[in-house]
Amino acid sequence: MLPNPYDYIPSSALRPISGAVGDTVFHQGDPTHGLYVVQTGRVHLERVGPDGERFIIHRAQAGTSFAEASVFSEVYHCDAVIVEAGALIRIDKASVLAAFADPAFARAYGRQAAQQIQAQRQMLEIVGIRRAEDRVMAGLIAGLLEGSIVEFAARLQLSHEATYRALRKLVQDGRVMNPSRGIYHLHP
Amino acid sequence: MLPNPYDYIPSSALRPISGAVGDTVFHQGDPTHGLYVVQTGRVHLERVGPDGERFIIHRAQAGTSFAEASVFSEVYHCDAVIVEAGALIRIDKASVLAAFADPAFARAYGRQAAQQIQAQRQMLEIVGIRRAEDRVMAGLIAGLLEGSIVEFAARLQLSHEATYRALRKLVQDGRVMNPSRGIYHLHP
DNA sequence: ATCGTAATATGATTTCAATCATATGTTGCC
DNA sequence: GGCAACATATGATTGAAATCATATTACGAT
Repeated sequence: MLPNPYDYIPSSALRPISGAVGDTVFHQGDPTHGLYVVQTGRVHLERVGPDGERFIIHRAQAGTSFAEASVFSEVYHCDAVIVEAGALIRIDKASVLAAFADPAFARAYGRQAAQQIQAQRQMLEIVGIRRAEDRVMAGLIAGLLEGSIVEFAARLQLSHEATYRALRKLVQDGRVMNPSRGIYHLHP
Repeated sequence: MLPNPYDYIPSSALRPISGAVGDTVFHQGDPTHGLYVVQTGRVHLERVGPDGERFIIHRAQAGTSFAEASVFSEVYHCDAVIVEAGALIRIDKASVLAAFADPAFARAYGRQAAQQIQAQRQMLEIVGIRRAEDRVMAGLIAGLLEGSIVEFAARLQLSHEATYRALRKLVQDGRVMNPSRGIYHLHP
């Protein structure tokens, strides 16, 4: 694995946070303390609409961070709600800002951010493809099929049924290989 | 406007690039020279599938940069094709890497990257909403309606017809105001 | 003024993915 | 071995958005 930028942050700046399902880690408008790393569990970032409806901005999975932009902001712009209990770590915003003076941290951060932006752009292009068959093909080219077809379908924002059908069609048309049940890949 | 990180790069590292429609700025597999800023025109980043079909990874508009991750990579991972003639500037990868030693650049880069990641995450959540009405409402809450409805619809990955219909429905249900033709906004 | 172009708007039809239903294969567990 | 849970797979039905068609309105250019 590539260097994690947060390895360059002194451990004194890391605050373990615990919470139960439904707890709000921070509220929209709260002054920012820092960003968060999800070790286990899941957290939703939500914005509240004018009629009180909650709109999910982001679903943070275990192993990912969230609220990175809060480091550069005075207040949080959304609520963070725990939807699956687990362990979070908060990283002090002052420590992150200070760490940018360390070129090693800065480059590690830059690398990670640039790659994430690239990956997200690609995902936006992929989910923008209408036809299930084309979307699945694009997903295969992008290497998104690691693990089960169900996971792959979820990444593509397609039902798994539509994904199976598209895969079958691609195999019939000779564009995809299906050497055995559940295994699909492009021709070499 | 917030500080543009590339303002911290010495102008000696900026190379103007020109090209005609259809020209390829770089090819997949080429050694990386650096990242690019689109001043005018449009560039598509494309990956070639096994059957030769070209899959668009990203559409770079005027005023945006692309291939940022190439700074941390040895080779380009896609083709960059000019789809609308204009002016590009290439920023030397060595200069960008060197600039990370400047905390002011590093923080400006970090801020911009964090905000872009946040915005892209939000877009991924929004385009993942199936019902046109809900998607349009989410787009309004996110403040995506600046400019024409046609642009708004394109951002939401919806046909403009579906967008107009959803807006009408939201107005009928009293969730959105339509003070005059072409003007839609949330209640204050 | 009027011509052309683009945005706004809405109705009619078609398409295609979601959903529902169902069956089989696979895996881990007691 | 038998059972539960889940992945794989496919058929049938439904629903919602894309597409096609058509006006109207707005706006700039000539």
